[in-house]
Parts: sequence; structure tokens; C-alpha cells
Amino acid sequence: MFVSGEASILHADLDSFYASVEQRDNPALRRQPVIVGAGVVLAASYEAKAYGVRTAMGGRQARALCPQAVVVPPRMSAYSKASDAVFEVFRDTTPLVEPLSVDEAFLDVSGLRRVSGTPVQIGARLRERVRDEVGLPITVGIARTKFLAKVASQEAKPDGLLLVPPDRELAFLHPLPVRRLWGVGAKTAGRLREHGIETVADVADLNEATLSSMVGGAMGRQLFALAHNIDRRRVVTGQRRRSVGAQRALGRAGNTMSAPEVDAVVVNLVDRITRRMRSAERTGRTVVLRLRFDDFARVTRSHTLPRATASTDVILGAARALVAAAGPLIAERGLTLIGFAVCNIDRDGAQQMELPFTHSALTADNTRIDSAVDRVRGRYGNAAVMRGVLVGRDPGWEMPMLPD
DNA sequence: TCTGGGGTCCTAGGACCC
DNA sequence: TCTGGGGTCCTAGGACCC
Repeated sequence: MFVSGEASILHADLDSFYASVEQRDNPALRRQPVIVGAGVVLAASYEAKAYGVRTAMGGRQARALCPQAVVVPPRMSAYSKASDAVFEVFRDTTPLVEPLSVDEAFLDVSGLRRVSGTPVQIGARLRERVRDEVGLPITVGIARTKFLAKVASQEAKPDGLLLVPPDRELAFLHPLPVRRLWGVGAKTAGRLREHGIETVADVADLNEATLSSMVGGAMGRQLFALAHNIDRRRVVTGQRRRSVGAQRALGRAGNTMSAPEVDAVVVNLVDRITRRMRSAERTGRTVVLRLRFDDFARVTRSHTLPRATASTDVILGAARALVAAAGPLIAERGLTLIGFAVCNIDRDGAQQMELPFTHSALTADNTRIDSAVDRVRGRYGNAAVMRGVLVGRDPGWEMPMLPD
């Protein structure tokens, strides 16, 4: 596979997205500390972040840190519109756009040099256009790989642009804290810290087996690859959702809700999900009930239907049955959140085909990978191999197959 | 510090099959 | 009747991301 030797992957990431939209739409909020969301901080402007306010922080704590902050309720439809406008600029820049969320995406600008200039020129113009046409600040990281581009944009925030030149990659990467590695959150960072591992350089000093023994097989392989600056993932377009869900936090009030009141919430959630599925022309087979109790412990219960569907009646039936079965649990432990997700999208039972292509086959051992790929190809053909790649992604693994 | 809403991926065990 | 490898499908939980 061809791997570009040039830094031509952009990671574009809107700054404090929801808060920036609020400041854009209400001039009185500009240069003010702004918090979006009351119960929990959904977004904070940089003025608020300067006081230590962080996303996902409890509202009470946020107001204690920054009493003068203006707290506004979220306006999801405004953010959705702003996101659409920004993605229009992205797709006008290059067709190779891979969305990561409402406010960030990877863009592959290799091969645009003669038409549009260098990646840095393209990134600078992208920032100008988002500022001028949508009115929002955006940060762009540019590097040879997705991972480095994403780290670069984090380092460049807010309202910045940063290029990691190919000959400076390790110097850029190794001093960073392990939390910057993709997939390392609080738990994994804590586990690594127990072994005295604080920086990416510390991770790079370990072999793969040692890492895997600390954090598990898949995570160990991923950390090993990223710490050694191996990331062969390409920018891919047309990725499909694998689940559609909705949930509602009930707070303490959930404990006093009658069965009909809970059922009304269930109906509303299922209706929202199935509407979205139908408008996206998607069907799903597995209905998942998500519950949170008084002590904030969570459980899930699921049921798989014989056929994929987007029918409100069918999915509501399954949802109600799951809730009924969880009745004793709810009675015993209280209820503070209820939610559903529909997964197994577009997979009908009869057509479902898992590949004999397990995680254990996907190691850095090319011989084992090749023989696994040959087995799959022999049985199911090339298309199946392509799906196998998606099933068993590994950042350190170069795909041994051609597309088509 | 008392915590939203939307997702992704990985692990592991049991039932079942050839 | 016992044993084994290899695989599918489902369920549940956990970590992580924005």
C-alpha cells in the first residue's frame, strides 16, 4: 500500500464548538465566559476554561469555579446547522473528508498541491473560510498520519494551525503525556502510571508483550504502534453508523415515576430513534436497554430480533419487554437514567456473516495475517477480505489486500 | 464533583454447530 | 462415547471519545 511521505492529512477541529456558536449568535456573549448546559457542562468558552471549567464537569462545580459565567441552554438545531455549513467548506476543500463527530474531521489533501497549494496553505485557507463563511474559530493540525494530525490540532488549540514536519515526528511525539495517545483515558493512564509510564517515550521503551500484559491485547498493540509512530490508517469516506440511540437522564425524579410515566419516556425515546433510522434509511436488529441506578451504576440489557427493522411498533415492543424484565432491578436500585440503542444496523439475520478472522489473527505477525487473509479470501472472496479489514482494524497493520 | 447525550471498539462467556 | 479445533451468534460489561 502506498503511504504518503508528505504531511498531507489535516485534522480540523472547531474550538469549544457549542460555546462558539452561542458567542457568534449573541454578541453580548463575546469575550465572556460562557457555559452551555446547566446540569452538566456540554461546552465552555475559552474565557470560562481559563477558570478551570471543563467539558462534562458538573454544573455546580463549574459555577463555583467561574460565578460570572453566563450559562445558556443548548440549542442543538443551531449547532447542527453550523456543523453542516462547516462540513460544506470541508467537502469543498477535498472530497476525502472523514467526519469524526459534529465538530471535527480528517481531510486528505494529498494530490491537491498543483490545484490548491501546500497542505499548510490549504489549512490556512480552510480556517479563513470557516471564520468568514460560518463565523467560527477552527484549529487545524497537519501531519503525515491521522494520529499526528489529531495530536497537532490539540496542541495548536485554540484558533491555531500546526504542521508536524515528517522529520520532526518523534521529537514532537515522545515528550507528550500518555493521555495524548488515542484510546488512553483515565483508567489506562492510571494503569500505566503504576508502572512509572508517564510519557509517550516511556511507552516506546516497552515491548509489545509487556504493554499488552498491562493494558490488554488490542490496546497494547495500539499503544505500541502509536508510540512508535506507526499509523497506516487512511482517511476514509462514507463510513456508516453502527448504532442509533437516545437516552434521558431523569435525576432523582426517576425514583418516584409511575409505570405509565416511565412508559411515556420509553415511547418517546423509541419514537425518536426510529424516526432517525427511517430518515437515514437504516434498519437494525438488536435493541439495547440502558439503565442507570441511584448509585450511578449502569447496566445494559439487550434483545436481538429475527429481522432488521425500523418499525416503531416492533422496536417499541422489544423495548417494553426489556423494561418489563428489568422491573425488579429498577424497583430495587432506583432509576436515574433510561435509554435505548438499536445496533446491528442493516444486518438481517439470514444475511449476517461474521468472518473467521479473529482478533488473535491480527498481530504484527505478517505470516499469520497473510494466511488468515488467504483463508477468508478462499471462502468468501475479496469483498469479504475488505470487510475483514474493517472488523479487525489495527493501526500497526498494513492491509495486505488491494481494494476491489 | 453528584454527574448529558450521542457514539465507537474490545473482551469474555455460554449455547450451539460442524 | 470421548475428545478436539474452529467457528457463529448472542448477551453483558467496560473503556473511551466528543
